[in-house]
Amino acid sequence: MARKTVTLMEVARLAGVSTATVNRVLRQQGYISAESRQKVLAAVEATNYRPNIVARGLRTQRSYTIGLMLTAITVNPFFVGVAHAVEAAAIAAGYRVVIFNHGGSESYERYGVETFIAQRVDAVMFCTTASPDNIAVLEDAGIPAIELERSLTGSTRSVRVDNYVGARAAIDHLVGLGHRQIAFVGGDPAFYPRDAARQRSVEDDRLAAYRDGMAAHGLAIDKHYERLGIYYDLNAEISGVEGQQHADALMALPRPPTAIFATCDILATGVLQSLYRMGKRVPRDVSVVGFDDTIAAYLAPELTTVAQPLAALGRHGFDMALAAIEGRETPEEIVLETSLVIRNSTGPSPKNATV
Amino acid sequence: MARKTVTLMEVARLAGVSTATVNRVLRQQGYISAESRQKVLAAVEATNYRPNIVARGLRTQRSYTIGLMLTAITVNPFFVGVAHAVEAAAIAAGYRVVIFNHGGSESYERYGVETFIAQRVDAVMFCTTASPDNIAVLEDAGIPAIELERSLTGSTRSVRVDNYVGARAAIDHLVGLGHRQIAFVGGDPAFYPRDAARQRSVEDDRLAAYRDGMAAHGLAIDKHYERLGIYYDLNAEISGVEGQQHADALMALPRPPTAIFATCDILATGVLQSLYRMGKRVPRDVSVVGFDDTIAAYLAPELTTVAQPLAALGRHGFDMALAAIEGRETPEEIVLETSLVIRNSTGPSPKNATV
DNA sequence: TTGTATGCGTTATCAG
DNA sequence: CTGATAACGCATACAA
Repeated sequence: MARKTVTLMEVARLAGVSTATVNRVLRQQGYISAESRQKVLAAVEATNYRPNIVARGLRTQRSYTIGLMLTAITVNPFFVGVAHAVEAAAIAAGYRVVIFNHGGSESYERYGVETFIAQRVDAVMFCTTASPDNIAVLEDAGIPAIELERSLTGSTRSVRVDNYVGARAAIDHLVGLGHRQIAFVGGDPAFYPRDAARQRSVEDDRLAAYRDGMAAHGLAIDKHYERLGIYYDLNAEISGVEGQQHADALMALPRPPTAIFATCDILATGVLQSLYRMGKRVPRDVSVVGFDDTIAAYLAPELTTVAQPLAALGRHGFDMALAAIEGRETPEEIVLETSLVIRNSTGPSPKNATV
Repeated sequence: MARKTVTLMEVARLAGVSTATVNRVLRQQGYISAESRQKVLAAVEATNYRPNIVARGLRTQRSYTIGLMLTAITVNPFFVGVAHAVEAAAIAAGYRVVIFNHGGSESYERYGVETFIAQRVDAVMFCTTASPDNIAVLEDAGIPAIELERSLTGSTRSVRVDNYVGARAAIDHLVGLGHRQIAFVGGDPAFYPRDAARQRSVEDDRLAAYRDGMAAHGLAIDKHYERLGIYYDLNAEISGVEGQQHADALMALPRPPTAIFATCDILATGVLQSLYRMGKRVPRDVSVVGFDDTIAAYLAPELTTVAQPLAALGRHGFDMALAAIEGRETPEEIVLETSLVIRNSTGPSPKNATV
């Protein structure tokens, strides 16, 4: 079975030319006579030759591979989307991507970084790093790094989304529907790191947008309406328990909210489960908005959510990586816009029904 | 920044020994004096040396990389689970995995296969192939292939699940709850390929289990209760519309079912959405069972489902790949057991409530 | 326009 | 126990 693998030299011999000529034809560079080209192409065809990328990588010192460091691809479909977007961009450019999930462990991420270096990946993209130190290790080895979604090191280029504007759109949407008692379920800024340059985190932005949005519409902010915690548990592979607990608590309030903004679809999932369990109808009794647009369309009811532009995130991230590899200029930071996707989980406030 | 990458030769020079000795220490083979070992280790430490896997691959003709060909990682979390399981097994064995999604396209899959060959991956795992011909291309190039979930070629080793037993467990569970009007929503055997050896497909097995299960319990099979189609649309990235349509049709029947078995969590998702839209409570009005255990725990209500043992699937698949690489013996086929995970979407039949 | 020759960093085969 | 040295397959500087 194991047919001996064909080399450039064999193709050259068969074509009656030198390896240099074969290579010139294959790489489409330099001058080649039409005749030589024909002979080479015929020989390639005949032998079913396929270039050995490993050998090429050794020679050119480029692996045409980029590493993608993810938090945990199984725990939030957001990472799946990122992986897919990056892969698409990479493949289109003739690159391959190798994925590593650190699962929140700094030391495991370090291990992943070491394997990336050993593989001589041309660049690494992080979404999100467990520790900025690991990015430093990479850069110390001369391998460029890009951060997606967050920007925890000062030195690295990054692509992220405008979380403030995105979250604000969710609030405005709910207020526009007549809601005045709007609760917030999100990540606690105390648990999540800040972007190095701005000294603000994704969580700061989303929470601030909520508070500012309420204030802008002249709505009181009830401290009980702010439920801060984590999005999901990286260890336990159990779903939106966090969201469930928050919603349980909110609905047990003397004056429960008529709308809940969860800053992650996974959290919203738990909110929906809690509401379902207590027999509430969405959006008749309570409206719910999520963030990310990952599993939103799969939920019942289909979830209104703030969508992150995954394809653009991956593409810009990859472009940055490529620019870094080739020593070209790029902006330090790209900030993308989110878009509000309105589905079936939001509707008029029940409080207005009596009007 | 770009610190020059350290080579074996530099380590050797610093340690005052030959490259052969350094290599012996690193690879832990052959006899080395304690003294040499110390010197080498010190030099490795001092230089922060990291082996170049590309060079090693060229020399050893092993890339320590395996290719994983998936259908479409974004369209069904099942593929995410498989990817994660394979990756975990591979990393534990010092391997890397490169993923490629063919999205249902035979020609794109072929392209992926070609890049796998160019990369000189040591083996490829398919879940699921778009065309057995592409597996042949690989084997023709001397690269072993393994099939996961389905076994479309006769020649390839495979790991799959016992779909018949799994589906049967779902039916038995529902019957045990008093249901007699049980509908089936699944893939149409006409649309899906058969396993080469058994001449039966995943869909044949699941449908047969439904029919046999009904018959075994003395229940009539209403042809209207069998809704066959596709699981999800590979092109449109829209969610369980298929499931929604099936459930809409089922509930519009003069005598609607009290339970629906959907042979894929994504399908069940659509079923749940349909039911939610028409104001039915699950499981009070209708019970629902899924298959796979992918997003089951994220749905409202949490979905009872037939779980596929993803970790085992990935591990056994990788073990087979490794055995093939190393020329060891393995079984031609491994059939794993599913397990029924009972959550909140199944309950007593409403028809029995009057008893 | 084409060919020759060298080296990328490792590993493995020899002698010693 | 250790050290030269020759590949692995490709890309390229330099000659012709």
